[in-house]
Amino acid sequence: MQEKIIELLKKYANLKEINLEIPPSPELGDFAFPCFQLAKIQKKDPVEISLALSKEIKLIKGLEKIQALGPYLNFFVDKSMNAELILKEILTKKGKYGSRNLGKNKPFLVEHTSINPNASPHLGRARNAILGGSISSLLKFQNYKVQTHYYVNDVGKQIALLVLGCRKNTRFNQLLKIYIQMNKKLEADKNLEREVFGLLKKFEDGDKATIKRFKNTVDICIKGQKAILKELGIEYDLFDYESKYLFNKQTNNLLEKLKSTKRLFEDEESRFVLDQSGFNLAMKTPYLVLTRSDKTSLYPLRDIAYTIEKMKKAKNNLVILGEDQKLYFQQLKAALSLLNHPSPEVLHYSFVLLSTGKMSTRKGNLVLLEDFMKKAVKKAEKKSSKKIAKSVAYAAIKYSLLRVSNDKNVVFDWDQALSFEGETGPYLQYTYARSYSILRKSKFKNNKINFSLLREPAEIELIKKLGAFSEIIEKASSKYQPHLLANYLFLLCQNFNEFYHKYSVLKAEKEVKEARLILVKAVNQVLKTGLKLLGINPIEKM
RNA sequence: GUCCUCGUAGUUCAGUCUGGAUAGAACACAGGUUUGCGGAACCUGUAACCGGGGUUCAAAUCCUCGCGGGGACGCCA
Repeated sequence: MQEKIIELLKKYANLKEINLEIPPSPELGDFAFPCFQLAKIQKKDPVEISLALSKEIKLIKGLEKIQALGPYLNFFVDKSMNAELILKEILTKKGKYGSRNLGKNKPFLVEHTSINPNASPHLGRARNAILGGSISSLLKFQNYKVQTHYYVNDVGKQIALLVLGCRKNTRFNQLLKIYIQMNKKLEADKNLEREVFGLLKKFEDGDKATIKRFKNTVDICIKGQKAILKELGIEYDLFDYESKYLFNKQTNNLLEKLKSTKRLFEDEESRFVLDQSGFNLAMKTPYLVLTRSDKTSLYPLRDIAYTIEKMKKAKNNLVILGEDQKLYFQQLKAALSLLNHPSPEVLHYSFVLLSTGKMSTRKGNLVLLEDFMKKAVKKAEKKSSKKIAKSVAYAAIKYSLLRVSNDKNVVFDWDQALSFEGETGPYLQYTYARSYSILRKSKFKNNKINFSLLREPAEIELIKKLGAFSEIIEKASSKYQPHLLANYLFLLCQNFNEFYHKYSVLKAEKEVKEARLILVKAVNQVLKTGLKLLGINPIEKM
């Protein structure tokens, strides 16, 4: 209908671009056209223009009324036709309703999470994984062939340090403590630093025993991280190991290629450095250091090699990184462009802050994802069965991180995060369960539905909301912003609960009951699809 | 110091990209919903655009200067 109105306006108003708005309240109609632009062009009062247009434009099928109100031209659509169109579409497309097939089966590579293999993930990292999980689902829903990658940083000083602190039988839950201890020691003891680099050099030179030690530690860590994230329903198609690019000599090849850009030079301390001036990088000197003095590689060099390979796998390529990587990513991009390679798209997210201040591993001021999960499950178990408790708890966790726009800090507060009331994941699940419960108690027959019986304001609002689903999904998936979907679903639930309290479905008069059942079914379907896209389990009883 | 980013009720967030009609919620607070399809719900109320300047018929939204939070700025990754 929206498209039809735009066509109509283009004809009458003689404009190429029509900016159709949705009025602030339903009494003002379903769509509105502000006449200010026209007023400027025609040099007339916008109020007059809107009045003139309201008389001039002839109604088309599906359009009930056109009304001028001040400088706005308001369009009222035929409610029952609208209801029929939207509800029928939902019930025929079912789980596919909302997808606009943006992907057309093209490949899409999403790299996310990529936590350093040094300890159990804290909430900041969880934000990456949860965002990544939802975005991947959204892209799949749009028919992209999505492949998720996890980049394992199994090379470098921090890993070497951890390896030194680990034994063969070290367990995953000891890693954090070890990591913190080793970092403290490092500050005090200069000899340890030498030892760390010595170990790293042995690793890079391919010493078999050392490689085995590294692998042992990294495996413990990745296994642990994987398990936690899997528990949350987040899984990966591929784990890419950074060390691969070291051992297959790609870093060496890369250095050779970079030499041809004439921007690679050896500095006074005999490190290889890439001159990136001209890329408008906000740093004192726009250099990217690629190796240490002993010519062992640094992270950026390996990352360039990895990214080049990654880009070959799919044209559509996204990486999710913390905001601390903003400048670094620009540097990576610059390096790639010097080599005439494309770069992935990037989504940066801001960090999770604690109400007591910043998260700091060393100060112990941090919340581990697994602790959060345990506490949430414990709380949920008080109200529901064990099986459901997990779903509810994880819904709360995911929603609390997904509801906030990615460029804002999430402020974490235990009370708020463990709340299952109000704007929370469990509220969404509860609403879904409620709608399901109505459907369970009724039988569907293939009767002819009289859609004009859905005429209460709450019903009309609900239908309108359902009709907006595809647009929300398109925005959320193309801008990589699941919070749009999260907020939408909450509003949809509010609408539904309002309807639920005001009107009875099962006890309504036969024809009304049938029409309302269709509405409930449609809400149930959209909620189910939407919740899954957020990575939240729709549960039928709770 | 330089650059990026955010600033909306007591608190936590939508809305900012693409400027339009009375800025929308949640939590907290105060009050209410007895025989109804699930009260993890619903209804009513109090309460907000960080400050100055600018652009515009119109600014929470765009520009600019402050102030405040977060992030970054050469052998960490």
